[in-house]
Amino acid sequence: MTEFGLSPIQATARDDAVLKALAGFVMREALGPGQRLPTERILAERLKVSRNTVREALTRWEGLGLVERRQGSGTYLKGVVSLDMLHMPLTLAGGNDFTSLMQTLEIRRALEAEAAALCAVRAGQAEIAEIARKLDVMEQAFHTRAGMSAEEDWEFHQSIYRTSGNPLFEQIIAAMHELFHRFWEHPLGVRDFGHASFPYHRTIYERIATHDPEGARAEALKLIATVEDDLKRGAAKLKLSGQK
Amino acid sequence: MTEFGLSPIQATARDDAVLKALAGFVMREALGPGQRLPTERILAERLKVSRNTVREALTRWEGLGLVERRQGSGTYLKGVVSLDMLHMPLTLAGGNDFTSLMQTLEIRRALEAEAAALCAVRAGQAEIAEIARKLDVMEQAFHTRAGMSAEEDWEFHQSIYRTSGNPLFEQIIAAMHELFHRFWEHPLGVRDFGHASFPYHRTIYERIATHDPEGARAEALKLIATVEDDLKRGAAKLKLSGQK
DNA sequence: TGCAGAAATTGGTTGGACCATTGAGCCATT
DNA sequence: AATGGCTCAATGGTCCAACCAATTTCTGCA
Repeated sequence: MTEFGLSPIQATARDDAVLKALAGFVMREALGPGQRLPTERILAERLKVSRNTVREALTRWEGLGLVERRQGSGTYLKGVVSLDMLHMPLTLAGGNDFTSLMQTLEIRRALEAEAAALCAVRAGQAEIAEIARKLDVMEQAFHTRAGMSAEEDWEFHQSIYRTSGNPLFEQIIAAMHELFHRFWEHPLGVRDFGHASFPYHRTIYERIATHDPEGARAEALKLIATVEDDLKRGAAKLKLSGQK
Repeated sequence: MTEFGLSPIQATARDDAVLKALAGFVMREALGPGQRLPTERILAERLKVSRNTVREALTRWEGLGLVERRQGSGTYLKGVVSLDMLHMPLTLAGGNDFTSLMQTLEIRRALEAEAAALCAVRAGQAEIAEIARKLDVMEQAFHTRAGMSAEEDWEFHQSIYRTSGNPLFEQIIAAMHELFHRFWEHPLGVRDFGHASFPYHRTIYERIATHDPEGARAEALKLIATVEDDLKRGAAKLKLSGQK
């Protein structure tokens, strides 16, 4: 085991200090996602702090999604950590009814359109190629698996958010996605949910590839509209069949 | 001390289970913000779990801002807790620079416009009157205190988000607001920050009052644009003056 | 009655122990 | 030599018992 560049910390505000020290360590060693941190026991020893304190600190990071712990293996970085990073916990009340689902879509409508527009402005050659790749994979999956391409669909969208240059889009829309899918198996019994949105993926891509922000925005809005329609249709069907 | 309605939990996934049990307890007892939770020792005893495990669970909640611990006093609820809540830590990398501020504004631009449009559609007489009241208070404060009306300004906007009929708008934009202001005392040294946005508050209100969603959206976009301009001007000034 | 000091309460930290999972190395069988 | 199973050390997860530090509550004296 190598010598870790860690020195003891002083009293009070232990776990916070532990995080600062750790963040500094991660930066100095230029550790990135996937790499392993020193073990809890080593951290405790080097920082002259009890292992419990180290654990509380790491628990915080785990809660922020910065770190992943694997019993028997170690603690691994999941994201980029830096001292001046800002964390803002967002708590959303989620219901599982039709109204809540529509509400997540209203947020997505706003963000998706903006992200697509920004993406069209900012995408370089490499980014456009990446989006095209994701689109191909999705269309492939859609055709071979008769429309079951939720996973690939989502990855396509994510590549757009990422290319928008603003990480908040991906984070917030991911939260909406999570809220939406938490109650969604075959949403409201509509089997071919999402089919109608399929063609718009390519049109969005085309507008982005030609750096047409308003066009991309318009296509994104159409896509969300089809999902909203599906949802409404499902709700109406449910109402007819007498289910709650 | 009263009998808490808590029963022991079973093995593995302890701290997660603790949080679930606690969330259930909070809901059953209808505890709200400001109220005190059982002490760690009592929780540990009732849940048949070590105090360390309870602490790790509470550390998670603390990280999410759901709970506040006060040494010697107790652990208090800071927000509303419910079982089906989604907790999403937003991470803004890069720190206190111009880019981060602009990123929060990009989100606000998307959401603010949509919220204003929805508000124009859905606002009833009572809601419109409430927004008018907030607008009056803000304008009053603006004139008497020479532009220092941040608080009243924010309340005006909040009344719009609320009237949009979708609570997610208020929650997410509040998070952006918080992120924005964490960097911001007199943002980038621009003293009259926000002055330019003043007239658009009234124009937004007018579009809402006349149920003109696209007009409201357009005015909201103009408002955000002035803030972005202020920010850019501040950044340019800073660059000139040689500060980092 | 009022207030200062003592005592109890409560979160924060420590150290040490043991459990459960993982992963690497070792060995026997094939 | 390759494969499969075994052992064992490393690592995170949990537990316990004690003590520290801040806060609150109680007590008793003035």
